[in-house]
Amino acid sequence: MADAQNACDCEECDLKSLFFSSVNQTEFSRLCNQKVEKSFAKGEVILLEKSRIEEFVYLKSGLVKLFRTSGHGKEQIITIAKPFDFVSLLSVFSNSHYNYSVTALEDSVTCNMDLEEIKKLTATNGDFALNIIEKMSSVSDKIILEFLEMRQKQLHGRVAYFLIHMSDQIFYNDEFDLPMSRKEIAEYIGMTTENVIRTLSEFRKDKMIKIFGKTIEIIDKDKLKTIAEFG
Amino acid sequence: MADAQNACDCEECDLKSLFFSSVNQTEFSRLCNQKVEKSFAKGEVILLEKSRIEEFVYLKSGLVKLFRTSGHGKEQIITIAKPFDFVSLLSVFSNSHYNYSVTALEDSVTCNMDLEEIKKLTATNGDFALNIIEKMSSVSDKIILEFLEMRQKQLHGRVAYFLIHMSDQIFYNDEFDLPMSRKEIAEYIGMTTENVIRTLSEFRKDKMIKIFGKTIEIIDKDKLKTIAEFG
DNA sequence: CGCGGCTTTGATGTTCATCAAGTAAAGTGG
DNA sequence: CCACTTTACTTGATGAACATCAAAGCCGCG
Repeated sequence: MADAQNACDCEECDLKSLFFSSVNQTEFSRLCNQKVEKSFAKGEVILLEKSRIEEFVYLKSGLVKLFRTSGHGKEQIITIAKPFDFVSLLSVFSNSHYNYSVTALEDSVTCNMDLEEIKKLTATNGDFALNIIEKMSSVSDKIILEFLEMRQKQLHGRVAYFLIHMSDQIFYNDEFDLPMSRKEIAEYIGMTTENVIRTLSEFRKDKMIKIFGKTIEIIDKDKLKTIAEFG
Repeated sequence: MADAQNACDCEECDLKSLFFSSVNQTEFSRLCNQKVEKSFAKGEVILLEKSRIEEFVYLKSGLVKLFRTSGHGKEQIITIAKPFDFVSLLSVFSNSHYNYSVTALEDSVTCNMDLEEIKKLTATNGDFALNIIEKMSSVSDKIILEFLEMRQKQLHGRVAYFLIHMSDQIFYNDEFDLPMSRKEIAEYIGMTTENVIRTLSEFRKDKMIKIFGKTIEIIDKDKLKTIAEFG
């Protein structure tokens, strides 16, 4: 992990229009000067479960997984987040310690701001607060909806749903490199590694996808979508 | 459903200290005068999925279930909420229409306020906004955690977890009347009705609980807790 | 180049949904 | 208030879906 303390280049950051449209120049400059950007290599831990929440962390580039370790030592992936999908949202305002860990699935860059500053800003700038609320609400909603969707599907449907999600929501491409192991896919969809592998192989045999190691190419998307919906 | 338009009795409402501690008297009076309290009998619909969000709804008394109807017509219960567990939280600020329905599991009373008013208040009063954020964050967190807990358990563990939850979080008593049918329990824990019934019967045979229709008495709570944790 | 983790496939048993059939309870109309 | 209908509840039998166990090949890394 390398610190990359920039001069105030926040003007061009997408974060500005997304979040700080309602923040005046004075406030904005202050945040901009005290923020720290951090780089993480694939696999590195960005936030650690049970550690103290002191920063407001935002994903600028890369891809991360949000997960927790259950009481019996098994990891459960909660969601995969891409830039501007608000990383440190969930517990930030209601807990003193993280309920979840975040690690980088691809090389990633975060923008870290002091949480107290953000809270102060929230308290003094209502429009900004409303911005945060809307974003939080939308992110939680998406996660809960995904859980519900997954819960009603069985193995094949879940794997298909996962592949469609990767293709349509993350990579915007029918061919992509899986950013995670088969085991992690299993932890994400709530099944076992072996059955994820088996299902992928079946999809390959049925000529819906091609597999080259971690590279997946979706050939028959319609069929896959049908399985994702009804499986 | 009967409207019970009160004079401004909000001063004694628990909601005030919980939510409106940061709101000044002028603002508070205005809200108080325009709010509407509504009563719902057990089984009545409080909020309907896909309908337009126009009010900020808060549960004052009673018990409700939050659920959605999946694409294939099956109901999935998201959570059971009791007073001050913020009913209309989830989609309120990020969507124009409800993603979920809410119905009364017991006779309930809600306090309904105009959503635009609340949004305005949020924008002009940062402390109030921070209050809302914290509450939302905590509610979402709880729901997500429960999903994760459930997902890693199998049938027996889920039923036990459900019973412990009812006893410890909702009724604060080892004997209670189930506020829902076996079918609804199944929709809540993501299993079939038949298997919920079978499991309850087994718990009865193993002398962990007594069952009289909808009345449940937990006899061996330790054993039940062990199953809830490890099942 | 050898070790550990990731991947794959097969065999086996457990868990669970589904189907079926019957009883009890609760609501409905005469 | 009683016959009737519907809905909720219950138990058993069966097969499908899935986890687990086992074994072997692969790959990356020290």
